[in-house]
Amino acid sequence: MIENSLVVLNSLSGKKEAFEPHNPGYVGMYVCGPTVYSNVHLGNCRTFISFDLIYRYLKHLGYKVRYVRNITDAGHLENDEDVGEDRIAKKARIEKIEPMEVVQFYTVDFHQTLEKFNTLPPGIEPTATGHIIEQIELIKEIREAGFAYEVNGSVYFNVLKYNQSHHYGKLSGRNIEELIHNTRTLDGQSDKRNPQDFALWKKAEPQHIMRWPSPWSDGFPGWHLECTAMSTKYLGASFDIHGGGMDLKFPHHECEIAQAQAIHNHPPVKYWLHANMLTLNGKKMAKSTGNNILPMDIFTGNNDKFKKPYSPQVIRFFMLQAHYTSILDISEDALDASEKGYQRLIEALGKLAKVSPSKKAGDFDTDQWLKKCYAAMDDDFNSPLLIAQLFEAVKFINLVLHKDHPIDKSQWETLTKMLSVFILDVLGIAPEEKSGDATENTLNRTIGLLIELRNNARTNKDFSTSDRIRDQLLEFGIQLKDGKEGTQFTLN
RNA sequence: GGCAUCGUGGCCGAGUGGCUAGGCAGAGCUCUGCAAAAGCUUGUACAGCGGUUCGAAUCCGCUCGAUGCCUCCA
Repeated sequence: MIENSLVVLNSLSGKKEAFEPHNPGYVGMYVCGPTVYSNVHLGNCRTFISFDLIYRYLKHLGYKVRYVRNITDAGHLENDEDVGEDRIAKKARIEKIEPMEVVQFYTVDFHQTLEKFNTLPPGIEPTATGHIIEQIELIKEIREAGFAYEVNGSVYFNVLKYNQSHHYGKLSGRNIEELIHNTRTLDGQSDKRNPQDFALWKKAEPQHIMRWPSPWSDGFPGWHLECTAMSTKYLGASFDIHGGGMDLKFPHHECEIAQAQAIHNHPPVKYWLHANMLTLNGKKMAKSTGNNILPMDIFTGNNDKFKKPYSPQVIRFFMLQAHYTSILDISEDALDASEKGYQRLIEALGKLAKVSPSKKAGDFDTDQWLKKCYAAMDDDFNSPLLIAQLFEAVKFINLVLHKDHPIDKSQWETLTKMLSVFILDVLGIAPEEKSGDATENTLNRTIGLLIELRNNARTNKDFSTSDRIRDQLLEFGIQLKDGKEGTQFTLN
């Protein structure tokens, strides 16, 4: 049994609730993963970084966490359930490649990007196409329960019927009358009995490549179904945490609840957690308006939004400086501030190692500090509050180092251990690894400066200085070569 | 238009009835050959208008604005 006072904001109730998993010591967590039809975008990354923080903290508390995050590689339609094209199939058509090539390409991109952000991989990362059989079985069960109907080889979930015995909309705070009132009429002829109904299985049009056999038709599963199929398979009919972006609340998560409830007659999830949106320069990110940026383009600086590149660690730190349930706006000023703060924090880690403890205790209550750190994270994973606490420790370390404030062994040991635990393990912020390019660039500029100083010395006939620069550099393995084009150097 | 969430000082961002959040930027000082780093001091903010209360950034109402969903998006 794990002792803690963790509370989480449950979207289902809109309130903070004490976190008590079904099985003491064990947590089942499902997070909606990406649809791999294009490069993962930055807002998407924020969601996964948020749940990475949650995953890391639960593990830190000692829970054995089974973390499942899916890859949507089929069934996610572009527009309305009935008339839209499958996103992956569309991309494949445009690029003139196989759908599974699209899937493979963007799955790799997704993994590479998240790895740069230092997110831990989930324990299980299932794909929709790998669970067609499970989804077909699920549809059968929903039909047997009487909540689905078949029309022309497609199967739809009967929302109106479901709503007679359950509340469709309880997660997103809607009611069916509102939904009916606000649903726009479909232009195309639909097989649905009601516009609110959603597809469980869609019959494939002749040109549709992504298709599987089923009792109803050659076709493909509905988007909402895959999450129910995979979460049920790996976490059971009743699990602890379901996460995703705020925008998935409706209809996606609402439909998941309906599907599972229809079969099992109990809610599938105890705690629904939703990560909030990321905006860019105060506006929502959208490819259509150009107010959009790819993670890789931030890392390289190859973009028209920011003047300079920012590292994945700085972006991660920036995101963790806001609470995951708040809207966060990314801008150059904000990133510059985070970059400096990040450096101050990381440098403190290294500084502490150089400090030697004295017998006298310094004016810093480590026990109290530790309590505040845990209190911050226990309050719905309040990483900005934790970071504020970490800076209190940074301030103390700087006082010890520069102002000769005392620090005793116990303080030193607690800070050394726990700072590293919170920064590296819980927040998942890694010290910057300098890329080869950056190192080389720095070296070039440094030697360039020495060459300039040497040439100045030669002009002033200060040959003892110029020779010293040349000979010392040679000793370090750097040979200067004077030529018509100026001075070049080689590294031996 | 409907529903939801939110609106905090120059920028970012915690805080939910009375008590310093924190980071970045700015100003002054200490240290320093100069600078950097570090430390100290400094800002008295809570969209607007009403209301509840002894007391509100924090609760209630309205207005305005932002974002999300309702129609593809985490």
